Amino acid sequence: MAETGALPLHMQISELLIRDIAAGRLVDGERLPPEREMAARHGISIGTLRKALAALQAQGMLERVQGSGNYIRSGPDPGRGSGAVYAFLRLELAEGGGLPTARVLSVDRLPKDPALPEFGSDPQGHRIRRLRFLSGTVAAVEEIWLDGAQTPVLKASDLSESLYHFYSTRLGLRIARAEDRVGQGPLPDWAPSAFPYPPGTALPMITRVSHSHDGAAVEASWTWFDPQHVRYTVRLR
Amino acid sequence: MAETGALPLHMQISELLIRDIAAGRLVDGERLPPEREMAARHGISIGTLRKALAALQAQGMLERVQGSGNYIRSGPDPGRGSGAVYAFLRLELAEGGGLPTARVLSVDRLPKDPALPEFGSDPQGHRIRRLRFLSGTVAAVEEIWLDGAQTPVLKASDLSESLYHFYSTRLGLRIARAEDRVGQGPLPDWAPSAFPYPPGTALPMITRVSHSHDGAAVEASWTWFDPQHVRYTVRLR
DNA sequence: CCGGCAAATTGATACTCTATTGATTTACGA
DNA sequence: TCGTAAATCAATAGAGTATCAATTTGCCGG
Repeated sequence: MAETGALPLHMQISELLIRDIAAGRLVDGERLPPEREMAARHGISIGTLRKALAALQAQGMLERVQGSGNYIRSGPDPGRGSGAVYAFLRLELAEGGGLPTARVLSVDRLPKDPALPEFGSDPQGHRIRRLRFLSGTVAAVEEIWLDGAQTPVLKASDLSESLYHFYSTRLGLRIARAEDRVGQGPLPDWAPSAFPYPPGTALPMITRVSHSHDGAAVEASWTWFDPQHVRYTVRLR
Repeated sequence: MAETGALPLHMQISELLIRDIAAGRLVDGERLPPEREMAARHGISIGTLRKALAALQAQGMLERVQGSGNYIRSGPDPGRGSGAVYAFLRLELAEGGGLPTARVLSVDRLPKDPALPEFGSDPQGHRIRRLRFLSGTVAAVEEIWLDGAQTPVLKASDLSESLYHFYSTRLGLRIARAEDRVGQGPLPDWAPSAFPYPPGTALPMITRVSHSHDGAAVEASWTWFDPQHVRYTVRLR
C-alpha cells in the first residue's frame, strides 16, 4: 500500500475513498467497515486513517457517528455531469429541454428586500441578479438572495453557472429542498435590454424559498421568464 | 473493490420494510404482525425492532396505534385528509392551501382541438369545462379533454369534484403521472363572467398531459388561473 | 345497548453489555 | 516540524432483556 515519496498516507487513503465514491463503488448511505479493520487492511495506524476520514467528513462525503460507524453521504454526486447540478431547475424551452447557462449582472450585499418571503437569520443578504439562458436563448431574469449569515463576502467572480453547486463546493451549503410558487408579476426595471420585454410587462413569475439539509431557509429568489419561449415544467407522479 | 460494513440491524429492518412498501408487498392500511412476532421472526430484540418501526413512523410510512398494532401509511402526504384525491392538484391560494371544489360548465363529446398536445387514440374526446374554486374563492378556468376511447359517454351529472377520482372509481382509469408546462396564455372567451378577468387577458396557463399507469397519454388539459389569488405550487426535493 | 373485564398490543423506561468513534498523549523517524 | 504509530480512556450507539403503563379490541352479562 505505502508508496515512498508519494503523498502522505492519510491523503492517499482519502483519495482512494473519494475515487470509490465517485466511481459508485461506495454509495450514499453505506457504512464503512470499522476503523480498526480498515486500518489493519491498509496496514496503517488508526490515527492516520482517522485523519483521512476527517478530510472526507470536511468535504461532506462522510458522516461519522460516534459509537455506530462511518456512513457515506455522497448527496449531490460531485463526479456527475450537469444533471445533478441543475436538479432544482424547472425551466425548459417550450419545445423541451435546453442547456442552462447564466450571466451574472450584479452581486451586492444589502439589507433584505421586505417583499421577500422570510428566510435566514441575517437582516442582510447577498443579492445576485442574473440573466438565464437555455441553449443560448434568453430565457429568464433572476434575482436571488442568499442569507448574509452563509458567508461574509460574495463576489461575482466567485460564482459558477450553477449557484447551488457553488454553494455546495465553496460554502459547504447543501440545498436539500425548495418551494416554488408560480404566479405572475411585472418585469422589474433593472431587467437588461437583452430580455425581450419592456419593464412592467406582466410575466410568469416564480417565487422560490430554498432550504438547507438541516431544514433552515437560506435563500429566496424571484424569477421572471419569457412565456413565448420558456415553460416551467413539472413531472408529477 | 471497496469494502463496506454492515448497517446496524435497526437500519436493515427499516430498509426491508421500506422496500416491501415500495414493491407493493405492503399496502396502505395493512397491519403488520405484532412486534413480539416480528422480532422473533427476524431474530432480533423488540427494542431493536421498535427502533426500526420508529424510523418508518418518522417518515410517515407507518401509523403506530397503542393497543392495536402498526399500520402501513404509504399514501400521499397524510396532512391532506382527502389528499389522495387531489394528489395532482398544484394550485393553492396565494397564502397557502385552499379546499378545492369545481363547478362543471359543460361536457361535450367533440373532435379533439388540434391545438392540444397529443394524447389518446380516438380522434374524438370528451371536453369538460369547469370553474375551479379554492375554499370558495374563484381560482381557475379549466378545459379538460379525456380521450374518447376511455368511455363512450360522459355526462356532467356523472362527474365528481375530483375528475381523477371519478376516472378511477367509475372508469377504472388510474392516472399514474402527469406533465405540467406553465406559461402564459389569453383567457378564452367562453370563460364565465364569475372569473374576474375579461377574455383575452394574458394569464398564467398550465398545459397538462396525463398518463394512465400503462403509460398511455389519456387526457390533456388547459388551465388558466388567477395570479392575484392563486399560485402554482411545487415542493422540490 | 352499555358497562365491565380480560386479552392483546404498543408506549415507556431501565439496566447491562459490546462495538465503535472521539479525544488525547507519547514516542519515533525523516 | 510533520507524519505516523501506538496506546489509553471517554462518550455514544446498538442490541438484548425485563418490567410496567396505557390503549384498543373483543367478549360476556345485565
